[in-house]
Amino acid sequence: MKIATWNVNSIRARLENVISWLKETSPDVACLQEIKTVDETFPREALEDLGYNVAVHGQKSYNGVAILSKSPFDEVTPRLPGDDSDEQARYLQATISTGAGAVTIASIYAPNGNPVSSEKYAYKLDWMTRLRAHIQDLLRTEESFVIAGDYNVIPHDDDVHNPAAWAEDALFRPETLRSYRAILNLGLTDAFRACEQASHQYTFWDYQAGAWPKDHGIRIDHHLLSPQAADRLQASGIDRFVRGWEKASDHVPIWIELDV
DNA sequence: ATGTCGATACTTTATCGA
Repeated sequence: MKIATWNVNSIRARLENVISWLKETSPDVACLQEIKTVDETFPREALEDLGYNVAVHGQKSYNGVAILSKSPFDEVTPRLPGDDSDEQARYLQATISTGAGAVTIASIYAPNGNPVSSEKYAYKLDWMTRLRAHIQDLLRTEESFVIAGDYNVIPHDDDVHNPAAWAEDALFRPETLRSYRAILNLGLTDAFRACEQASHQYTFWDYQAGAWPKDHGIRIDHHLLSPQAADRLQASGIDRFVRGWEKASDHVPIWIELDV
């Protein structure tokens, strides 16, 4: 089962690219982030026509997440638990049956958090604490799950072209990395890093300052796997080629292959 | 040295978020 995740930076602006990518790479499941539209205006039919079931948790203008799956959903649950007053659409969870049992997959869009001096950074850290608590609950099931999406976290120095340039950024602050490690330390596996040792493998290049042609990127889109899912991990890769397309998102898809 | 893109609205340009 191939499970991909891609921050598309507006599904309506990116629909032609998304369709081309789905046709070319044919993931079984695609987690999408920053769809930037409400459920009613999500281009559901165009994706159903490609053979996908569609689950959407949208929001006007900002955020919004979705999951596409060739297999039907057994269960779909929006919203990250822990704060009923949180209106931002950043979490969507679905369970899908496979030959090896059920697998739960979440599409997440963690807060960016910049600038660090603002309330946005406090929200980012709080959201990550809520994610950790929710994952702790999921671990009690002792089943396969995959938390895939834009974590807005640069895990290590070798996941960024110039670490010094990002030292003050919310994506690379020590408090951010500490919070991310606290999630990993529950016993999760960074799937890409478990499969690929090469450094400087990026999933995001800023639109500005020629970041893409100069390969000044960062690795911020990740699949974190439960122990049961990690046991079934076969491969992981980054679909870097879509960054060179016309009307590209600033992120590219990253995928894993699970033996289920 | 410079440099982007997408959504929105009292819209055709400014503002916000990333």
